[in-house]
Amino acid sequence: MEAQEILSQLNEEQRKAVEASEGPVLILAGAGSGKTRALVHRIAYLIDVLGVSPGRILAITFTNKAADEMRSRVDQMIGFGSGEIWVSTFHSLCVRILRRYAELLGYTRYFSIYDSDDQLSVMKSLFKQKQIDTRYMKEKGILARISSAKDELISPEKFSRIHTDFYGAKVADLYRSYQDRLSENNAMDFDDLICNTVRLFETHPDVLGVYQERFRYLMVDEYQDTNTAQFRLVSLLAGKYRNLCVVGDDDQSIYKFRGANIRNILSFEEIFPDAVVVKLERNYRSTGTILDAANEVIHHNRGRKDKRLWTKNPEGSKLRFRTFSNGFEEAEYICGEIASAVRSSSRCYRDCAVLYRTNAQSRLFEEKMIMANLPYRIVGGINFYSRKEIKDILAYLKTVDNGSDNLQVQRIINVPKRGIGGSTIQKIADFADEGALTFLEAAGRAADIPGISAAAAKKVEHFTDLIGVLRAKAEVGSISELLRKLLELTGYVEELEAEGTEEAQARIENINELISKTVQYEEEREHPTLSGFLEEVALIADIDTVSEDDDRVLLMTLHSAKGLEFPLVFMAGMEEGLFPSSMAINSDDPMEEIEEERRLCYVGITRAKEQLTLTCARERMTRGERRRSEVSRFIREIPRELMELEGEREAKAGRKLELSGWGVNAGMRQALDALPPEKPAPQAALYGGQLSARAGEPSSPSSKAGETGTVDYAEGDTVRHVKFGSGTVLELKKSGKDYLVTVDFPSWGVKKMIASMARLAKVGQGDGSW
DNA sequence: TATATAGTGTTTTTT
DNA sequence: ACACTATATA
Repeated sequence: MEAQEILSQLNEEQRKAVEASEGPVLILAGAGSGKTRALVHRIAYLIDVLGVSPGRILAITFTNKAADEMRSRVDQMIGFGSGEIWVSTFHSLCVRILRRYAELLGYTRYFSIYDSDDQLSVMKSLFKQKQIDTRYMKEKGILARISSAKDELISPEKFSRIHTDFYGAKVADLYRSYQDRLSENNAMDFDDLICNTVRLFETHPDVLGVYQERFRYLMVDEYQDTNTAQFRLVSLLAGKYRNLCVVGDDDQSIYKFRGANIRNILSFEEIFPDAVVVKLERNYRSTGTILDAANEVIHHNRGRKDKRLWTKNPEGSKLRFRTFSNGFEEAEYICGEIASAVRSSSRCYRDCAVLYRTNAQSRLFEEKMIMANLPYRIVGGINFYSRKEIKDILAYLKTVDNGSDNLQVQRIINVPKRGIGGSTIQKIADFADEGALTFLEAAGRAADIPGISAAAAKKVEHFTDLIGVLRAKAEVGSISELLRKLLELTGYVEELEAEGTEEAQARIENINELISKTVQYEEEREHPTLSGFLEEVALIADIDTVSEDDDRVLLMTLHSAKGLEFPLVFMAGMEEGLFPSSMAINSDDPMEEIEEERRLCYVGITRAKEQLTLTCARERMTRGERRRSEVSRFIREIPRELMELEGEREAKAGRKLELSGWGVNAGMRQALDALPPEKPAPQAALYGGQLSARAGEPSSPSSKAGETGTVDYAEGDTVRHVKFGSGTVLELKKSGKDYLVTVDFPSWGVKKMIASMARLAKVGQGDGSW
């Protein structure tokens, strides 16, 4: 592609960003300003115009999803060689480097990657070993301290030098022991991946040199969210040729809690005085109104780089703000709005996103989405890979791959139950410590361990034999074959089948899903390895698996929404104490933390392309108690004239206001009243969403409410619901064109639902005697 | 050793 | 509200 052709597709500022190919470049890219476009064109320009070999380019993104998108867009532009470009996240980049040079740091190439559950297990066992009273310190608290130390590249030794007080010394000691334990297990946690790569480069200049030569051109996206360790890594890599282009927006810095250092972006020009600075301030995403609101809110922050987004997009409709008496009604309203948007206009479910501050809020929405039969997907929260059954199976695979990983071996030695108890496990662990063996090696010699009965030793031997067989299988077979063998020999699935519960069935489906993931991995990789698969599993974020061609409403936290956009956005829970969180309000430095919350609010607002709805609940159940709260200060920071408040639209249309704000849910009733005849809704989730909420499957409506204004069941009948199973209809009440059905589900309690949305199937006639 | 039950304690955000 | 932990008991 010609230079002219590449540049002609860009605005003046974007063009500057593309043409400044050499030396340090800082691109301050406001929300929706086409920064990915600029980056993609920059890469195309480097390759096609300047003749840079694709393999010399490294682009670091925040998520795998962003990396995939960037790669495919470059592919579309230049049509070749994009596979050679390194586009990855910090973590996957580091793993790739570390696998090659792990030996230099005292690990093997099969090192495990520990997630937060694994970290917690290690810390718990250290607490036990050191007999630490959890009233004085908490495992998670210590892990947080260690994590922030690593973000700042502070080693255990340095930590103990800095913190000489009693508590600090205690943390330092735990930090040291924690690192030792991880080394023994040939394991690294997420933070280690970055730190160890920095350590590798700093202690092995020759290795650093290899990568400096290799990556002549570096680009870092979401630069405002890099921490000190990541900054150091980037500085080292760019140290020789200095072709470093960073893209970010200080207003979207929302990961301070994870060590993000906003100074990295604010002082880029001081560190690189010759930096070319480009500001992208034209927004291509949102309506004028949405942008005005965003600008006003963020303007309340101090100490930011001066900028103001503008757009040529139409003004669009006003923001909507609604309050409800509780979280249920809030969720009902949002579901109703989404249902009516999909039915009455040409919206798809995937045009809509519900954003909230905390994962806990997703529950309410999930329930209402199921009842309303809306296809949805919850991003984040309870991760697929953190489910018990998945963690168990993965622990087997990790044991096969890395026998030094004592944590995993101990997890599965008695799963499924083999009659090996805690005391036997402890004796093996002690024996391992004494003889400097791994736990698995010690288990292999169970018969020699004093205190272990012959019967117990026999059981342990069965386990170690099993691992041996699986190891042999791993040598010759594929990952999916290994997995099937594993399931066959352990009888894991059989045990679940024997349980016969719905829950066990869901677990089996999850395991099947895991099998397909291994198959999928093997198909898409040229050289699939067990380590590679396990690493992918560890580093894949939930958001990475969100697909564009999947027609569902997306539910996620504001943090997860960064980098995404939707025509219709709902921001729920706009309440003081929730957003901004009470943590921020009551912190030592409320000013600083509330500014971070405000940036989060800014991120949320700027996700919306056409319509933004903000909602709040006056009362909410949190941790088992009812709490009332005031409307969020962020609402008050949005100019009144940009918002349409409760009842205003109805007033204009000459409607009655009697329902506004109170009542069951005025919004939903309105939406329902305005609905055209129902169009068939896709099948809703079966087992709590994530995996099984499938859209687009042919629906088999068994009740035909709405269209005909009738339902084929009556009070007393038994009906079936997709999630709640069967229940008895207690009450059937006409409400407008629809019916309000009250059903008693034995295991879920009494639920009220809208007939046209709940799609209840009649399964039995009532005998009239209930 | 395995299971049932009472008691305990919950940082909001995540690679 | 909920999950996890320690304890008692079979």
